[in-house]
Amino acid sequence: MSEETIGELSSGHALVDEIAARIRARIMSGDIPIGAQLRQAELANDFGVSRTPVREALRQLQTGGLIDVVPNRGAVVRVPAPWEVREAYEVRAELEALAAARAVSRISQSDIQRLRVANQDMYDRSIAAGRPGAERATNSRPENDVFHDTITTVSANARLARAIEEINETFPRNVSAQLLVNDDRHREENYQEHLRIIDAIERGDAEAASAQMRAHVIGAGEQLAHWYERRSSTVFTA
Amino acid sequence: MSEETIGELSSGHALVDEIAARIRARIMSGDIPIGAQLRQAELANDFGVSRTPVREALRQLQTGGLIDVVPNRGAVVRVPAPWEVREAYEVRAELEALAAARAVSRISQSDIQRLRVANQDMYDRSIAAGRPGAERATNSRPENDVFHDTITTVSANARLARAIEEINETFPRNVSAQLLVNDDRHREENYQEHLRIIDAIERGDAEAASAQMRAHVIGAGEQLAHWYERRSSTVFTA
DNA sequence: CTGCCGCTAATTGGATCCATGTCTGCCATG
DNA sequence: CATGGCAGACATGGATCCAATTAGCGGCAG
Repeated sequence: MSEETIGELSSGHALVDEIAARIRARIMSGDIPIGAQLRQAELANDFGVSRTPVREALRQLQTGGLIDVVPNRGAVVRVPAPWEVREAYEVRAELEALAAARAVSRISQSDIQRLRVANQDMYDRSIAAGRPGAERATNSRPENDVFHDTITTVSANARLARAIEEINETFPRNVSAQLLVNDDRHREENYQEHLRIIDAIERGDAEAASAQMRAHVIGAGEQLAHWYERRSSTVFTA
Repeated sequence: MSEETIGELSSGHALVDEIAARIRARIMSGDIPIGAQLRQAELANDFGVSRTPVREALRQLQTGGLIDVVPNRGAVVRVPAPWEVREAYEVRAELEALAAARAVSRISQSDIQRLRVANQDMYDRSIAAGRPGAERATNSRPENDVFHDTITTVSANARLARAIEEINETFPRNVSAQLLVNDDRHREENYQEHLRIIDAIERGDAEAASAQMRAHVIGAGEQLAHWYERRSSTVFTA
């Protein structure tokens, strides 16, 4: 949360998008925790810009649903209710199922290899991050994303990718990452389910691939919803 | 596009959202056509506010994908390419299929009645709007929306509703409305397909309801894509 | 006559200023 | 001693000001 001046920013695209991306990244990584207040002046100071672009960036995040903006009271990082998680993941399940089905007829052998590598990587890293002495345990999530992102990319539908992204961006990633690290059973299931999906895709079974994917995402959503349930019963604000 | 001062605006929620909604409405209704430039000063003048809230409103619409904002060159209403329409409607088809499936176990008898009435209403109005001497032919679309909105509402998943809405908001409504008015065959198909969906829902057949809905939305998307195809071959800018 | 160059006007984007609304803490009062 | 009201600080939201970039246009040279 310290000083973090923007080096080069006038690289063509709008400054606002840059700011929005940075704030989003902070929230996603857990650097700014859910429920935290976002003061415009502070953010502007951090980025070395005026409040104006920060305000517009916050608007963007608001429409994305990542933060709540109450008039004259400022913005807070949204704390999803467990039922919201389940709703969102039911939708995401359908979207990813479609992605998996579309991927079947478009995937290449090298893509399949990438999927297998990514899955193994994620598994190994999650275990490593759980061992005592791991410097920072938050960054195994990107490895997990590789799996889903690859399938989404292969499915070759930009609007589908965006719809999935919009849902994912509602929930900070570090939470899901922690689940993989801390919960042995969840990590194991995650790994095995990924394998089944890869197998189905490889053998060209669109029906199975989409069904497996749907079940997988629903399961992940259930885990995440559980986490938020447990969290809401604990009392803490920061 | 004339003067349109905002009456009461400090009704609690932010002015920016109000402005964004108004601009969106103008685009959706076709009042501001696709491809048109959106000058901040002009909009600010129309609404009787300064440029600041207009700018933030445009940001919101940008993240929604309704407009394109090029740095230092302003915003234009996005002109979807036909393939984008097909992509989007493939996604929407999946989402609405899910909505239909969920609706089956939750719908009430009165909801079903509402669906039938809405469908008949839309059919009649589309015909009426096509007759010579119809004052304004653009407003049969809301009647069509009632059908889909009802199913979405009954399906009782806020995130699903939002995902569908986000896709719909990418395409101005007056275009789809015109299709119903001008194309007899399309209007007839639309009516019949709605009927089949209602029947499937009423008899509790989730499988059929979702399949019918998927096919229906895909078909509508195809019609819309055709329209944009024909349009792009014609040369005009306004 | 055509193509290139520079200038000017217009428009966006960022910074600053000001008004409005909200929260905190103190103080008076029942 | 608790509660309600009041005042001040503080943060947001909108307006205004200023700089930067771009497009449009006219002149000039080849």
